Amino acid sequence: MPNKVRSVDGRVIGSRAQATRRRLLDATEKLLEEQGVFDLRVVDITREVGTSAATFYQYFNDADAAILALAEEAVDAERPLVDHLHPAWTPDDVESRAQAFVDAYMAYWDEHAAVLRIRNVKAEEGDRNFRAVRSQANLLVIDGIQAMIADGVAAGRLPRTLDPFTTGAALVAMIERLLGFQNEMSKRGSSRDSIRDTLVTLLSRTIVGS
Amino acid sequence: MPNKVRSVDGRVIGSRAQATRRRLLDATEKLLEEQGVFDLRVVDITREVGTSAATFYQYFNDADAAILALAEEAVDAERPLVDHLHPAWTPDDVESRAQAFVDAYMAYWDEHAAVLRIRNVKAEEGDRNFRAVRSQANLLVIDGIQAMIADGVAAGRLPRTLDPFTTGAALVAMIERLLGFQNEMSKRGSSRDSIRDTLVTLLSRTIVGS
DNA sequence: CACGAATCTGACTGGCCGTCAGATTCTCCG
DNA sequence: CGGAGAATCTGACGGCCAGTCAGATTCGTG
Repeated sequence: MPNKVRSVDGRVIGSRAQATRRRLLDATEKLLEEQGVFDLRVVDITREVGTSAATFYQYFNDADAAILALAEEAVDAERPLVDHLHPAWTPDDVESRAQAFVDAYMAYWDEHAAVLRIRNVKAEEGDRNFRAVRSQANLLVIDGIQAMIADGVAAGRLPRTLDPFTTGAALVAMIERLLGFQNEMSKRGSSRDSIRDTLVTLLSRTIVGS
Repeated sequence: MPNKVRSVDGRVIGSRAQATRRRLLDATEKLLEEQGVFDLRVVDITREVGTSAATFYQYFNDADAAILALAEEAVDAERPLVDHLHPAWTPDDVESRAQAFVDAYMAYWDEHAAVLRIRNVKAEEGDRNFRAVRSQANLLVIDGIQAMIADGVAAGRLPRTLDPFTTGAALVAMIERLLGFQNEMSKRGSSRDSIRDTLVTLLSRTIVGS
């Protein structure tokens, strides 16, 4: 099912090599979490794994390529989130459904924050590959929300000025970005729960109309 | 009024030096816009200005320090935005007021996108200084919105589950992040105008209640 | 166990960072 | 106008990391 994993020179790689590649990816993610992108050194990654830099370059053209691979893996992890989204949300159960979705999203973000953050900057700075992965990931969720908004607009519950696609993007943007604010906000008395509740309320109100 | 500008060794600097420092900052911003953070080299900055790397290090400890200085300048540019925000928005004029605010915000973001983007990543990766500037900037706007929300909650127009501060943060997050999506979204038929209108609608509905 | 294929690595070149001692330019007094 | 001293700039260097390549090591298989 998955395209065979290949080394830089295009060769399909065996199991020993796969394991090495995997360890390099894991080390990359670990270092990204611990120190951020700006201090990421290929030498550090290989030191972590106990191998040489030359080995790294056998599997990735550069550090970016490894990060991109991680970002691609993160897309798969995002897929289950979409199951929460479908036009069947009703005024009666919005709150609980929205809550389930927000919780799942927060968990997903917690899990992959480091990689997702970098994916987003690289995308915004114009890197084609990172743009592609980001679009792919975001569209999964945006499309789900879009359908619900379109439904609400068609039913007259929501104003026509609410463009479904853009609104979907706006909500995703809000959730994504707000999670990045968490640490700073807690200093101002905005707990994680309050963030959760606020997101749920805003989402509910926007999707089913209030 | 402004703290005297100083060189790295703490000396207050004269006008020739000030001019040099300014040129270094301008070059830094230009390169950030053209190539992004990851390709920013101190050597390139100084080449751009036609001076030597050693000169750069007389005014900044490293490239980050220059970016931080730019981020601090951007805070001042954000200040006027706050004038748009005050509890006097009424159901009659929300739309137009929200629109004026969103337009101003979009213009501000267009102007400083490169620097703001980097400020945000560095803040999220835990850099104390960048966190401080970002908080400072965001709180300006968040506080403005917070007051309006609190007003709405007190008047019973808005549900109590809407925490004013967190909601303010959520709205700012949404606006900020969505602007970063612009390029990609346009491929899916979401024009700049549609983004503008959607933001205005969401903002209006959230702030005055619908 | 031997041999070809797969995988790994030592060693090297080139480039950028950050520093420091000394060169250059400015200021201002006599 | 001349020159001393302060302010500002820079050439040159050591150290570290990116990325490459030829050759060493390990694996799988008959």
